[in-house]
Amino acid sequence: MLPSRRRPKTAPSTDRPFERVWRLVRRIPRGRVATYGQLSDLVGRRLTPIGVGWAIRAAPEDSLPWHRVVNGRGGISTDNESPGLQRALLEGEGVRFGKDGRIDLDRHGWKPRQR
DNA sequence: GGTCTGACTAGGT
DNA sequence: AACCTAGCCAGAC
Repeated sequence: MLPSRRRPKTAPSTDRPFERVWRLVRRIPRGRVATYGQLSDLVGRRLTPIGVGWAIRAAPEDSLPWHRVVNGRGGISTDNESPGLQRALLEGEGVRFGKDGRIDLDRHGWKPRQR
């Protein structure tokens, strides 16, 4: 790590936390889901889980499979924005929801192979 | 530059 | 199981 005094003020865009989150989200395969906390860990906690949500919302529309990101209990956190949409998109990929409206993360959770 | 804001989470009651 | 709370931190203004 460079001493902070010598680090460029603006990191290259590929290293910015938002970009890192976006790249990760694009790696989530169809029919699998990741959680905000998991993505936060994967970016080295440079964003908190709530920051991850913000990063995803800030992405250009239709640039990410944003619907594959759910909260840590397998629940949908976007129903204030677009009620029912995320669940419908996931069901369209074969993701099953329990009676409680939650996804079984053991069954559908994304387990990145590397990085 | 300080302040505010979340598509969250873990831990407590 | 259903609340409550503090903590988290990059970006917007």
